[in-house]
Amino acid sequence: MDFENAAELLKIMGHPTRLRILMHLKNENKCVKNIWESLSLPQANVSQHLILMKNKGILDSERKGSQICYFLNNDNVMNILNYLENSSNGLNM
Amino acid sequence: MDFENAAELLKIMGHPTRLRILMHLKNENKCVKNIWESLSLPQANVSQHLILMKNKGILDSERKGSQICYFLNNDNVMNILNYLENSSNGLNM
DNA sequence: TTTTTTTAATATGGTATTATAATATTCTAC
DNA sequence: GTAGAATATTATAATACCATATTAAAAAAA
Repeated sequence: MDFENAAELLKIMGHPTRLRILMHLKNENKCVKNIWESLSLPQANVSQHLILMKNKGILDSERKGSQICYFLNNDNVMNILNYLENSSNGLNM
Repeated sequence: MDFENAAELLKIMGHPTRLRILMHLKNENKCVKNIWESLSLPQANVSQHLILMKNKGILDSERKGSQICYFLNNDNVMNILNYLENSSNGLNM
């Protein structure tokens, strides 16, 4: 059992902005602009979080012309997100 | 959907020591001494984490003579711990 | 009952990490 | 080259973490 890894993953998810981004990415790829516009967040701040999560192996990205699209790349994160969404009170924990 | 609360909860779980403590408490009440001895951690450090989690409503405690026993008091945390334990690779995320 | 021992909580301070905002740089398409 | 978009860098502030020492509370022993 690797507590270090599991904890790191939970910690990354444990930030309101990152959690919102992850939920936004849960079901489909999104480009950076779409993310910060949808969530009404500063572009630079969103980029910082995206890069952090990419470096940690939770997200991956691909270029689509001038834009860069991110997508979820970790099953454990996906499963926990699904749990949060479906938990009895729907993320109202 | 309350991202703030969910993120706070994940953040609390997202610390190696706290995650170890939570796993240790998952199935049964444990007193403080048992926790720090079992996990080979300094008493004060364990107390700090226990109180933090109690203040956040994840744990509760009761006195048993000279000892104080803590127990899990949050279903969402319990469910996530169970997921971590049972995930395909058993916490090896 | 007073003293001693055991157990847990707290207070403090130093270090490290993280968050945020602002700015600058790189990259792509036109 | 210029415009638009994404990323990187920097500086500052805020938090988190842990170790040490101290205090508090209860139990056991004298």
